[in-house]
Amino acid sequence: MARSVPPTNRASAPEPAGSPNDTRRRIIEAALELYADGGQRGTGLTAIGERVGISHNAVLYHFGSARNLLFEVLQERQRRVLHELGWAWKGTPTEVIENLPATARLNVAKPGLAKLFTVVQAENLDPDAPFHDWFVAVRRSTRSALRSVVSKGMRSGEFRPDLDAGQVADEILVFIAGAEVHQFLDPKRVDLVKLYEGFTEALLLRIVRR
Amino acid sequence: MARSVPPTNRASAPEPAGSPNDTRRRIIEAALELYADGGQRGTGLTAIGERVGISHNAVLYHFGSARNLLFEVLQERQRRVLHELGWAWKGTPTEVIENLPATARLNVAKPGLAKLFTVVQAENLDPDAPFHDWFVAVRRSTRSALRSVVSKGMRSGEFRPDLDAGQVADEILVFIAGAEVHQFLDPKRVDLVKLYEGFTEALLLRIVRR
DNA sequence: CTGCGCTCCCTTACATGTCTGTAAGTGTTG
DNA sequence: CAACACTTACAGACATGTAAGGGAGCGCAG
Repeated sequence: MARSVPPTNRASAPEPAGSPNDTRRRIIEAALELYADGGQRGTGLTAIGERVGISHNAVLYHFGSARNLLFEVLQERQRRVLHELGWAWKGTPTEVIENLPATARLNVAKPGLAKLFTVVQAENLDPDAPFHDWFVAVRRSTRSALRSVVSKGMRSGEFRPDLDAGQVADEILVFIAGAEVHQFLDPKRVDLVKLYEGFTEALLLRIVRR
Repeated sequence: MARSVPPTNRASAPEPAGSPNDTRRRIIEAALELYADGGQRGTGLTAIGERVGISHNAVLYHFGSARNLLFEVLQERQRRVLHELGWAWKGTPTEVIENLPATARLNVAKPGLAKLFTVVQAENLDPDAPFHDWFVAVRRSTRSALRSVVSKGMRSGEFRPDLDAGQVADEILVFIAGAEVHQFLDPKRVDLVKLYEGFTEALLLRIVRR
């Protein structure tokens, strides 16, 4: 252990505004926004520090490396999305599918969370990219959850028994990824919520047992 | 005009391998691949020149600026896709929709063309990004073409008359964008052609007059 | 309660690499 | 000799990261 260790959470109590972890949180907040706008390669530690009012070395002090910071930012994003959208996964399979537009409403309300994911993911499509494996793992995990939901619906009789659950899961994933791209590219012309509602409606028509 | 002007095509005859435009073409070829892998920010002129066997300044000599080169590369990509896929847009509206999986087959056969677009587009989602407007224009143009096809199908009686042609066009665009992301992220697990075929089938079921 | 030192958080200074771009020079060819 | 297609040399931004130092707050010995 040659490097000085970044500060760890010492208290689990709610932290006051001036606590040691406050800077850390403010850095993550700033990085969340800046990475969403500029991507990993378009955002420097200097810019992140500037937004917080510190030098880029202070950022390094807290996170050790730029890559580390981005990793923590990505994890924080996942935590927030889960926090906001966890409820949408509860309920019957039909309800879960019906709740898909909640993702759209979150993306419209807090575009940064989705944009960060979309932009950084695109920078890591290459197998050699630093976070490629992370994004693949996230994709597989989400796909697995969706497939479980569909399978459960098939077993319970809510959905048609002749579906390919994996295929349905893929279709949903593909739609979500594509919708985000178009929303951010041309938000004035793309009504994300309407798009989600149309997709959900058509999907339910196809998969619900009639 | 203070800057030296890059060489222009002098002959419209097929160019021999040693002609002045040969280097230019080889640069575009190399850039096509490298930008697809690394994106605009991950790919330097030095790397492009290296692949061709020249210095980065020779690249600048031919294209004036890095931005210019990328612009030409994007245009070249569009030309190639049009060349490969133009036929798929001919025929009746139903046939055009049925031909969507041809895009998937092209993406599988020549992943670079699609990957370039996906990766660079994601780097230009921000309104301030240098090519943002170009990608928006391409999106709108494609959307418009798709909407025309759907409208034509509605008028001709092939498709249901109560469709929202713009909405259908959006759904197709969203699917294409999303499918590319997932294909490049996890090609081993994503069967792009099957995905396209499933999507096309479901779409036709929904929009064809029964 | 004083003052000493330790740790934490941050700073400046510096090293190093990469990227775009300018300027000037060189060899080849007609 | 003039244009072309390069080259080397160099400049300026910006990126990450290392090293060293400084000040504020504390804990504790005297």
